[in-house]
Amino acid sequence: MIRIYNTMTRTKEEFVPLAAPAVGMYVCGVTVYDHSHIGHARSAMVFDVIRRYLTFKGYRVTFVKNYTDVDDRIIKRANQGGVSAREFAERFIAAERADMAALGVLAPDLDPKATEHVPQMIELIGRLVASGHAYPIDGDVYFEIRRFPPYGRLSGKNLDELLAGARVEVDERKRDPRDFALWKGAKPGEPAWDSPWGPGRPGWHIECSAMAMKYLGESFDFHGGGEDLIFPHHECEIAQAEACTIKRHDPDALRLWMLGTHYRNMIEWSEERVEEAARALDRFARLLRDATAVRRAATAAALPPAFAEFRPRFERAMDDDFNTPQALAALFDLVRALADARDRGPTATPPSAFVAGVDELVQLARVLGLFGRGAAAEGPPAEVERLVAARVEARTRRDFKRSDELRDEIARLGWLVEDTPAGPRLTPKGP
RNA sequence: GGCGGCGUAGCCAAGUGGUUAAGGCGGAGGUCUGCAAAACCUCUACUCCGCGGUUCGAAUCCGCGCGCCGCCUCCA
Repeated sequence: MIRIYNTMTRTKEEFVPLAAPAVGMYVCGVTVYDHSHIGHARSAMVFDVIRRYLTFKGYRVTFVKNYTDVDDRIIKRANQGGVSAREFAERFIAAERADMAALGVLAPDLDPKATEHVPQMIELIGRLVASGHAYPIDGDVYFEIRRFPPYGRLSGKNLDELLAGARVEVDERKRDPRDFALWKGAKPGEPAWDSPWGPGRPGWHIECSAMAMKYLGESFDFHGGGEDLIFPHHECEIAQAEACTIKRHDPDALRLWMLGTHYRNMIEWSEERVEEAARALDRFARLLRDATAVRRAATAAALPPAFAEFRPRFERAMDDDFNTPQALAALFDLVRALADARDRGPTATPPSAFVAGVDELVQLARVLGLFGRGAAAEGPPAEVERLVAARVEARTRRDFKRSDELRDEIARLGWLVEDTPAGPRLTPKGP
């Protein structure tokens, strides 16, 4: 049984899909007016892991994530750059897709754009106007929060509190300063669509609702993002933590770092934390690499008892509101057990059993989105191979001076050579 | 000011009423090794910000205090 924290009730509740095994997830996507930053990356990875885990548990997940491709900032920046809002948005949509792919985030099943769903939004706004929850004024349409008592419940605030300290821009036409625009009448030079209230464009909040309803029906299982899940966002020096920061790091290291903190907790950006994660990742990587030869020689047998306790631990952790730190702890313990088995040799643990254990590790790690690209191991260039062979020969002669020179030379070519009982081991050195 | 969250080892971080308080990084010692690296083994919080209280029993619940932080601005 999976238990998940529900923002509305502020408790963990049993997850009961509305139409099992189908599960609908809707995630509020980005407003594409700039590159992704580390905050987007975390949010995306968290949902990615939730999606992967639900799939692992046998659910058929439909994952929808929208693009908000019309908004004040997009229009403003597009105008500054002398391009159309559409062209401007498309550019950042492409960038966002590339960033997410680089992070190992699975692509959504559907990624609708706001601009392609204006008719649905108009229809939804029309319904809200008809039901008295919204009112048009001078080409704008506002949502009247007083007509919707639960407003604010999600964030745990009441209406008066919202008004108290806030400096809300006064717009005399609005019935209440806190009412927000569902439809914005067009100003000159802005993209516009025809509507019963005149030409204009959708305001915030409405697009998610419209697209979610279209693709997942009126009710669905998950709604993630800034609105329904109060995800903490690290304040991290965002200026420095944009796309370049993301690209500078190993995506698996970033993921390991992020999953080391529970998703509902705040996390502070730190270069050092990511480097620590990269070191931890090495333990996995080395084990996996050492296992490749064994895997070629033996096929997996049934999982031996020594490696069987980790999956239940992993699942127990993930079932409990996606407790990735606990799940990772189980994985690290599995790594240790496997490394120990490797060191003890094939007498203590038959190759087939070892391979079964490694497969188990890989399977579970992939549920967290780790090692998705299979570590992309490129072989060393012939020159390096030649030097390594020469070094082996020097060592058999016990010519350690020459041996160390060769090691330095190999290092200059970007490879780390280590001596193991089974012979030299080559590792490409990071940038 | 209002609302919400947090304070666990040197650092990061789980655990939220009851066996020896996960895991990672770092550190110490050991095994292995020509050296090194890696790996493995052992150790590294008798204690969970402070003070009271509830309880047979609390890091976990309640109150107060101290210290951080987020939100209340179209940043998802």
